[in-house]
Amino acid sequence: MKFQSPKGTRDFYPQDMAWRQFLTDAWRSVSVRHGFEQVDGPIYETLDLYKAKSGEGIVSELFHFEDRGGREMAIRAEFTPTLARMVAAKANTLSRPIKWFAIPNLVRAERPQRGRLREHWQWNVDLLGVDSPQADAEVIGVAVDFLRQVGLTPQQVHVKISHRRVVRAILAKLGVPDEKMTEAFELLDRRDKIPPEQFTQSAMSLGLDEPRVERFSQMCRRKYHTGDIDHLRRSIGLDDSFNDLGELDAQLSAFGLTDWCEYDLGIVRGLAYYTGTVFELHEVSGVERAIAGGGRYDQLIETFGGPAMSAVGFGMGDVVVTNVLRDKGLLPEDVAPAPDAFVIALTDAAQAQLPGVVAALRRAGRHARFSYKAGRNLGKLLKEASQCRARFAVILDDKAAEGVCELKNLASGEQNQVTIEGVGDRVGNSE
RNA sequence: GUGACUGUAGCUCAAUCGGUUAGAGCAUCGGCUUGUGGUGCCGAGGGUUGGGGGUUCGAUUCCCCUCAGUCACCCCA
Repeated sequence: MKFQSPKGTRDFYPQDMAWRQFLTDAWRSVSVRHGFEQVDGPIYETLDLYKAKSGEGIVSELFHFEDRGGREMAIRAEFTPTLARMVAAKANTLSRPIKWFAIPNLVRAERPQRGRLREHWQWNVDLLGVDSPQADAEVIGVAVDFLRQVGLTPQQVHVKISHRRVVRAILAKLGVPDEKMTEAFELLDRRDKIPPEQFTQSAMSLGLDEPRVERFSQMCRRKYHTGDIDHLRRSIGLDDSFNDLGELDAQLSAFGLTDWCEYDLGIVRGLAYYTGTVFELHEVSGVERAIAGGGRYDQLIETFGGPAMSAVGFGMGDVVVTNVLRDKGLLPEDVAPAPDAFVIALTDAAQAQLPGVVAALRRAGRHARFSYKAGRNLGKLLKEASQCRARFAVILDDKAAEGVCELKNLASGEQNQVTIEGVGDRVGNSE
């Protein structure tokens, strides 16, 4: 093959495109009914914008280039910097709260692997300007509503919730000094990727003695039900100073989300900018990577030159969620638009009339198709009609000259003689 | 960017130890039964075996490079 699609990218042939459209439509409709408005930005930004959020290290992960004026630019690998820039620029005129969603395509210059390609489409949902944990719960509720809409259940997918400041407090109480805190979070994140001995050794180097290493290990592996915050409080010896976790718990209950959610203090999220709640959506067997991830980032808008503004949001990529739905047998087939009518001509005279009939159907807003084959074999033409999933076959024969045709319902097999004039209505009404 | 494994028709796979013209099913396209449905019969197209180089009388098969895929690392959109 002379040319192929670039590494880690996908071509969307009609079937693939129909699925992508179906998925993004689901994201859009869920967002809209939760009161979010769609936004978008440029597909590339100045490289500095990404450095501002993530530091120099991000550069090697980005596709970047110099424009003709010598400016360093990068194609977007995430949407949050663009969002933060947009909010900061108009912070004074935007009414609060700001509830935005976006469905950008993003690229990263990484080696592809399962659930992680170089280009993907990502649903971003962000709620800015609300300090209360009600916002955290509402945003989680958006993600859960999507899961429900595509047919997933609380038995299949969990929302794992943690809290940066709570975990930090626990670690401090265990005796991790401030300067080792980042290291401790990294260890927490890597706990399942490294052998137990190495975990223990690393934990001890944080200044923990053996019983405390054990408590650390237990803390990051144990799960707690949502809707019962006192249990978590007692279990980890948390005092009352973290009321917002209690408030979050109350809101998760109030929104009816506790079946889907659990506390998992092992959830870290790599991004340093999260300030409070962090969460990830995982398929329970753990064979796929996280379906979505997000959290609270109350300082980011300031970082981008805006006013102090609290914010909470998440991102969900198309690749993992599609994998999960395929694993579960929940990928719907035939999501491409099906024709309302397939028009068939059985005589030369009828064939001359066919374009007019098709055109009239289309003017009436119907999805109408016909055969490009020369044959007059009705069986074959009906086969073609059913193969393209048409709901009706409109059969024109020698009675067509009198304005009459046969209308066949391809699902039921029922067939009636109707006027050609009335076909558009008949085909439109019977959904 | 590092490492491991893999690459034969649109898809799923054959081809003995390195041996003649690389095969099959499905899919696609065409024809047949002269007006009622996906699974009937007949036929056709489709491949520089991912690409390039090497070893050999001879390479789908062995070696090297490269491209792509898969998985892991790094990192986590």
